[in-house]
Amino acid sequence: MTTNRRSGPHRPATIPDVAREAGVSRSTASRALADYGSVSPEARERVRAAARKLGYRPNQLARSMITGRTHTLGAVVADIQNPFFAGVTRGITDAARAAGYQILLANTDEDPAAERAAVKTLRDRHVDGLIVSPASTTDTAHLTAAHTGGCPVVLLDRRVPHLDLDSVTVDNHGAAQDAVRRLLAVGHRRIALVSLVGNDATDDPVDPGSTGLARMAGYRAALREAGIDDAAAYLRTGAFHGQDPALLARDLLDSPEPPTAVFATDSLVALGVLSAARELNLRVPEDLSVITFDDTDWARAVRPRISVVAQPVQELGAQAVHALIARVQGGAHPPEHTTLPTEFIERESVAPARKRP
Amino acid sequence: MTTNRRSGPHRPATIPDVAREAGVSRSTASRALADYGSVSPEARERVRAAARKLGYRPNQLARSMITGRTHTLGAVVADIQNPFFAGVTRGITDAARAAGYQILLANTDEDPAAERAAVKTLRDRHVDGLIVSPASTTDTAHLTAAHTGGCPVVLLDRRVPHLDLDSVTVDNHGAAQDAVRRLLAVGHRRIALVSLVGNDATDDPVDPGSTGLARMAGYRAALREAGIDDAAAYLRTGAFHGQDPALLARDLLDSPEPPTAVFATDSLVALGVLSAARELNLRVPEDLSVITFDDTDWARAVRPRISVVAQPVQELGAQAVHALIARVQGGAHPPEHTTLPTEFIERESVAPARKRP
DNA sequence: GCCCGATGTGGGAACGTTCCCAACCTGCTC
DNA sequence: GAGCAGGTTGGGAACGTTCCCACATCGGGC
Repeated sequence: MTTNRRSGPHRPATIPDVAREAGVSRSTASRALADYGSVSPEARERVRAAARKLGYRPNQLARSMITGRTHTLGAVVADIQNPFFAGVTRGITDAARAAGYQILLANTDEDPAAERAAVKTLRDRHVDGLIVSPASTTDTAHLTAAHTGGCPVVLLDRRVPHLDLDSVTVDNHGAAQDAVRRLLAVGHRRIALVSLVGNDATDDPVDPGSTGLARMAGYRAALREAGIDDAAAYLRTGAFHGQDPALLARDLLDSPEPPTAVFATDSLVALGVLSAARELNLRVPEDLSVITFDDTDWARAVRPRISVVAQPVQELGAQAVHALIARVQGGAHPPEHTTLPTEFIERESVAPARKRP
Repeated sequence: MTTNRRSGPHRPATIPDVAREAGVSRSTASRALADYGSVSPEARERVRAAARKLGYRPNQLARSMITGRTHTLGAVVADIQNPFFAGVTRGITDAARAAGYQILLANTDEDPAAERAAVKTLRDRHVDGLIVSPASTTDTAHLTAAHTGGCPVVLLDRRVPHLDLDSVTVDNHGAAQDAVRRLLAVGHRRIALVSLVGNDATDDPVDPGSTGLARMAGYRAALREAGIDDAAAYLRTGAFHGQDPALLARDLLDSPEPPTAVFATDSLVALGVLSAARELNLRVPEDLSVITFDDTDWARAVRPRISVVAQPVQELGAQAVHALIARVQGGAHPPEHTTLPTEFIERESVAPARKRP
């Protein structure tokens, strides 16, 4: 087995090979295959036949060296194992493939240092653009550097203030407000919001990130509308990273004046709430109404089925891809901020509030 | 005034630039940076200083053209949204990054045609190797073609008979046998296995694939050991694709002589079983014991918490990466078949069998 | 008859790197 | 003092493609 691929029996055919076979020059063969410039019909046909015969596959590396385009996008997400990002990643790969792009995947685990490293490596690989769900709202110099350095960046799920990059997010404020309004509409007054900390692991342990902030703001807005001013009374965010949401929820539900309804900002938190409720022998929805963000598999299989704010996860990824490709191919238009609507899916986890015994 | 015609404001520095700055030739600069051949200490230091000053980043594309290595691996998985593959993908990216490789991700949705297309595209991108969870046990010509064509392939999670490729799988037979033994040990005799169809969307709608087959075999083996010969009585596999596991389970649990225990081959099936049980007012574990494959987030949050056969999902991905890199860098050793152990996690969803009223 | 544009064609350069090889110094031995 | 080994250096080629440009041919309009 020779390691030299020049003399190998199955050396992949190149343009010179095809040109020789077709009896034309490299230039003509290249034009015929890439379908540009002007080539006579006969020459084009001969080249195509030769390429077919030799099983010619263009070398994308060489092509990329000339054109400066790799048709590859980098996706830098926080955690693929999180169902939300799994769905987003699915949307990204599907949309990219449909548009003729491939995806280089990187996981940051919410670590800004890992994110910087990933962005660096992906840029070294000459990706045409980057989709990033930024781990930090402050440590973003590498993102602007990439963007101004010719590698467009689209922000996914999370917005960074004062950063002039395209972004694709969900209407977190509106979705939270709507969900809390529904709880208010059936008579709840003591409504809790339970959340883990946000998307920032290092800078500030309690920084809720743009997503968490927007959801809290929507929650507060709905309460204010209803004349409830003390919005902080039932607001619980994980004080430190890795905190067990079940403990957080237990603490809340076991208080002297417990909430009659809980709004969970993600599915993991919701599991904690349900777990705590069972432990305290609280029935859902009779004793406790529950709404959560994210329509996971178990939310529609558990009894009672959980009412949720469904995010268009795949669409989120797809829109990010489209925005990025537009930026890659096209021009310098002002940054666009796309906000996708959420959908409230009503199930059986919400009941009218009732007097406590 | 630069001599280069493309004097953009931020043209990335190249080796000639560094060499000029350091007052040496391209060759010396290249040797100093790549740390091979022989370079005088002074020259090496001058080159390094120049590279630092100019912010030199080697062009991986050009490097790959020469070396024939891209330090990129292709991962072709069935469905990233499936928690199992999400975990596997996580393991793959982590292990790859640690070894200095990047991951090009492709989703097949269990479609052999999509898998063929993905393999073709990734090979065109000159990945150094491929990790594939094959959608079909018969349509595998593209995999052997890739392997013999110099692009090593490692099979993930699923084995293909008579295919001499490295594989990394889980001990499905042993895991299933162990789980069923545990049910037998506490007195159950009417034990059901509920499964969706396997990993093949086109060839044969009821082909359970290697994974499913092994699990069924383990189930049968355990029953035989216990002297139960009619192993088919409580074996339920989804007859066609997309079948609702809850319906399948309902059908089973509502029969005249229903099982007292159910073994679900994946977490989605388990949700269906739990859903059906609630619908029929069967309590878990008093009326029905449940064990499932895959330790998902909800399995440890739901009440009762579900006993599971946990697969080492991340380890599975990591091992595949290591096997592939060994194949890429090293030599032609005979194909290795790695089988990883599973772990039974005992929770509260299994109770001793009792007489039916 | 001559210019001109349109059309087809081929040669050369370029992209940025690695690798091979010849040439050059040293300093040492015989 | 010639030869030789070992370290150091630079020039050239190569990887496979695209792109620029020069050239050749041909018909038509003046």
